[in-house]
Amino acid sequence: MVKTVPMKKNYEFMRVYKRGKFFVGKFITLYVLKNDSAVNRLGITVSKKIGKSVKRNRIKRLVRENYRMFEAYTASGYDYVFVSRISETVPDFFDIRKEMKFLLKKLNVFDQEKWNCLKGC
RNA sequence: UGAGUAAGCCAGAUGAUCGCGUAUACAGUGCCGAAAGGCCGUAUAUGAGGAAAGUCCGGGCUCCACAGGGCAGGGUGCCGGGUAACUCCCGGUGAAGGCGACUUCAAGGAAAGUGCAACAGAGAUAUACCGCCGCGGGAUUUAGACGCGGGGACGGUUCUUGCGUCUCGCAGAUCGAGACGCAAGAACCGUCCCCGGAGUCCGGCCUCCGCGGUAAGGGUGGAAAGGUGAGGUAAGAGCUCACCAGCAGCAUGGCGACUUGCUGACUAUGUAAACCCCACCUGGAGCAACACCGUAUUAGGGACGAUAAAGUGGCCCGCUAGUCCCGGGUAGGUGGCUUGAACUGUACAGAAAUGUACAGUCUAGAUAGAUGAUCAUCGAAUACAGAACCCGGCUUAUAGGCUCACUCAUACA
RNA sequence: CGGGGUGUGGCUCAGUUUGGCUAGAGUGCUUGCUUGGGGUGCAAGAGGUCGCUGGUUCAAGUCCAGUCACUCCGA
Repeated sequence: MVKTVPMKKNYEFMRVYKRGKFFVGKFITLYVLKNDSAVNRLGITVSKKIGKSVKRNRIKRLVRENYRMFEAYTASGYDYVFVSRISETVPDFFDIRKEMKFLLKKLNVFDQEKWNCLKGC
């Protein structure tokens, strides 16, 4: 990932939860907070209540892969925290892709023009 | 063909594009840095499991403790072998289940001691309620025998009366005497029957009490002190016998658990996943162990310097504070970290587990934690599930498929 | 990595020590009585695979083993 570093510390997560904006989707919740640096920071949280380690890893990978796809079109200088939600069905790649795009748009950190340009060109 | 038993195996593959961890190599007057080196980039190689899981056992490794021994606590528990070790594995013994292939078993000791066994039942680790039998006694009833009283029948004897016959006395009749027969009456005796009374004796039935024998039978219970059959007995009982089961001793085969045979005593409830006894094993903690480096900041100790300045205070002492050293040591980093009781193949030893020898291979090492996404093809692509110091096991979860051996049933040849 | 606890009517808990009496209490529920009606009160009743599976035992909520879920503590 070109312009993103992982977020690791608990206090960093708490800062985003307390001060950041959030929007709730069906499978994931997105928290966003502006940081004062040039790079993005990505945090992924999957609770133990979701399932055993295979299921949790699966969701983490899907979220990370999708973020990688959308990274070029996100606004820079933000902290992103994705929190998985408990659901009956395990989401597949396209569920996450659709929902992540929706959440990024809702929180105004998605560069629609660049996306359209790429599609148009 | 169907049903089943057992032992194993696989755990999507191939290709394309994008992306991630590690290792190696290379390159850029790229970036950071005094340097070592790190970051970025490219290429190549490689990258989760049969259970990686649960954490139920056993070890390696590290640190702490430790003269030696014992107790306590914990664990194991048929026998032999295997192993670094095991609560594991292999083979066997015994028991249980299955028609069978085969499967399962915490499988030492209940005759060292203690505890517990509700309810039911006469009685629960010893008992005697009912019953059966013997002896003694009481009460009641019945029958019999003997004896007593009364009545009747029959028979006998004696006496009286009448009649007849005969004999004798008388000539004869009357008459008298005697004998015999018949009839009637009376008395006595005997036998039998009936009735009465209840005296004595004996037996039986019912009932009660006491003493003794017995444990076959009764019903209860999970369990009633061997089971079945025959003899035996007052009634019964291993009291005796046969078979079976159990115990002890001896012998036989086996390294052993144990098997088989003989002899003897004649019986000993269950529970040790109740306490316990016996034999054997056992120090504690865990890679967040442990070792090293160590920033910011700082508990504490010591030294120096100044009463000039700052804070506290009305002022002084004092405290805070200044510099240096010692020092524990946090965040963080590095090592531990993958060559190992390793894997693959072959040969040999062994019944097997397993061992030995030789050859070959290097096969994740992350640190918020790397394996993912899309597309195409294959008849389908789907289960349980993600290494975290490392091994050996156990247990649990698991879609679909494959191989080999064996058993039973049916059909055909 | 290591250690502990809990699971019993709808809810909150006893009972597990030392196995045996119909598994009990409060609250909630249902019905009836009380009241003009409701509440309160009184009486009666229903409701339990003792988390699940197996074993030991004559007998298991209780003992043993395995397993599932929840929860707590320490490094």
